[in-house]
This record gives sequence, C-alpha cells and structure tokens, in this order.
Amino acid sequence: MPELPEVETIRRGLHRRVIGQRIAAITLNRTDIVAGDPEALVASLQSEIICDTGRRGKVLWLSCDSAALGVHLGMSGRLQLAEDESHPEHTHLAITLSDGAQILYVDPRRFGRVECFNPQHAVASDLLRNVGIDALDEGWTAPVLLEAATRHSIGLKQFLLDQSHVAGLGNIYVCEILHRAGQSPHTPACDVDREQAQRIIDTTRQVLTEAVEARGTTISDHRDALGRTGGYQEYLCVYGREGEVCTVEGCSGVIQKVVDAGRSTYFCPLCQDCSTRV
DNA sequence: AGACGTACCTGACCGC
DNA sequence: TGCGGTCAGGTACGTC
Repeated sequence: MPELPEVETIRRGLHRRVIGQRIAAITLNRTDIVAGDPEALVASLQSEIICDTGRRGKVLWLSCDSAALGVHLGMSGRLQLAEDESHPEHTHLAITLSDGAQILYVDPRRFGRVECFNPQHAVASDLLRNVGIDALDEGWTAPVLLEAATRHSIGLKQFLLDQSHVAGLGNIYVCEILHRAGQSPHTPACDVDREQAQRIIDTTRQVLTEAVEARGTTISDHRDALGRTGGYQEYLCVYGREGEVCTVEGCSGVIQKVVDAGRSTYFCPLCQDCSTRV
C-alpha cells in the first residue's frame, strides 16, 4: 500500500504528537515482524525520549538519543495513534508514551518490518541498506538518473520501482508519473535521454508533492496516523482506469492494463507511446 | 551483474 | 449463504 506520500503523511501526523514524549512501555505481540533481535529492540527503546522523526523512501523512523525505531509498512501496514487500550486486529507492536497515548503498528499481511538501529549508522540498517536517494531529494537529478539507467535494459516502470535507484515510488505513483510525463512504461531504462530524464524528475516531484498535500491515496485501507483517509485517489489519471478515455487534453487513447513482472501497469497507448513522439 | 520468477501473508471481491 | 479462485499498493531471495 504505502508509497512515499502515504508514509510522509503518517510521519507528519506522528511528528506533532510524539516529539518530546518518553517511551514508557513497548508491547511486541509478534517477533517475526522485527528485523534483527526483538529483545534488543525492546530494551534499546525503553525509556528513551523521541526527539525527531525521519523518512527516506518508504521507510520512516522515530529517533531517540541512542536508538531509532525504523518502520517499513509493506503492503498493508499502518501506524496509528490510539488514546485507549483497545487495539485493532493485527496490532503487532504497541508503544505507550509518557502521556498515555499509544503508537500502534498494525499490519494484516505482515509484509512490513520494524527495526531498531543506531541513528549514527542508519544507512547500515536492514531497512535502509538498499534504499537509494529519496524521490523528493533535490539531489535526484537527471545525471544521477541517467547514470543508473544506463546499466539497465528493463522498462522504465520497473526501473523506477527499484528502491535502490530512487526511493519512495510504488506501483500507483509510477503509473501516474509516467502518464503525466508522456513516457512509455516499457521504454528500456538505458534508452532514456537527458530531456526525458529531466521530465521524469520534474513530474515525479509534481505528482508526489500534490499527493502529499492530499494526504496520500486511499484505495482500500491507507489511513494516516489519526485514522483519516487520503484524497489523492480522486486525482488518479490512469491507475485503476482501464477502459476509460485518457484524461490528457486532445488525446483519444483508451487506458490499457497489462501485467509487467507480476504487477499491473496502467498506461495510455497513444500519448505514452514513444514511437508516436518526436 | 542483471533479469526474472517465486514466495511471503491476509482480506476483499467475484462468480458459481 | 457459502465456497473456491483471483487479486492487491512491496520486497527478498534463488536461479539462470
């Protein structure tokens, strides 16, 4: 589920509420969602004061002085604030704060992971080790994209989904970005030129910024830290719109859905077909 | 090294 | 109503 805008929305919601709070108790209901040593996670975070929150790509973390709690939400994970003792089904981790509120990690499909890491060596953590530059980082430039793309013959969509190249994009936003950029998802990454690379980067920033402002996309179960749904699903132009007419001004194409590497790809065969572009 | 297929889980939804 | 099949927003791992 959660891609960069959803994770950023959750981070912002938590930030206001948890900074300065001491971790009073940690309840770990399942140990198989922990990357690393579950007992060490509990021991390291106990009594620490949360001093900051952070995010790179789809990984978010709560920083304390000597330890940080990293979270990857997988497909179905969410972090939510609870003011009482009632926990939803599939609550795997509950962090009680000094004011009595709780941060719950809930994840039915259990594709997500939590990890305790040393804030000084965050890049060496399991969750962040293979995560590249954040898609909203100013340092992600056309030369950076081209340098990585030149070694890959896979399609542009698959390339952008690889978190080691650029972090934060998932299936929904990659489809939307390539549609708005007028790029075919199947163009070999190594064939992208400088101008196309720049357009992809500019469009990525636009789409992600708009999606963050809308508090993310709720297809079925994304919620922010306060349990609110996102609003960006109203603005999706291709994702989930198979058979509809393309929304691009003057384009009469019909949105198609194909499966690439096991993932649904939605695109307009007219305005995203490189062969028809000059 | 890069590309590809598969596995990991549960819940929602569809057709019979 | 109930059952089986299919699909889902992500990533890691093994194999070629």
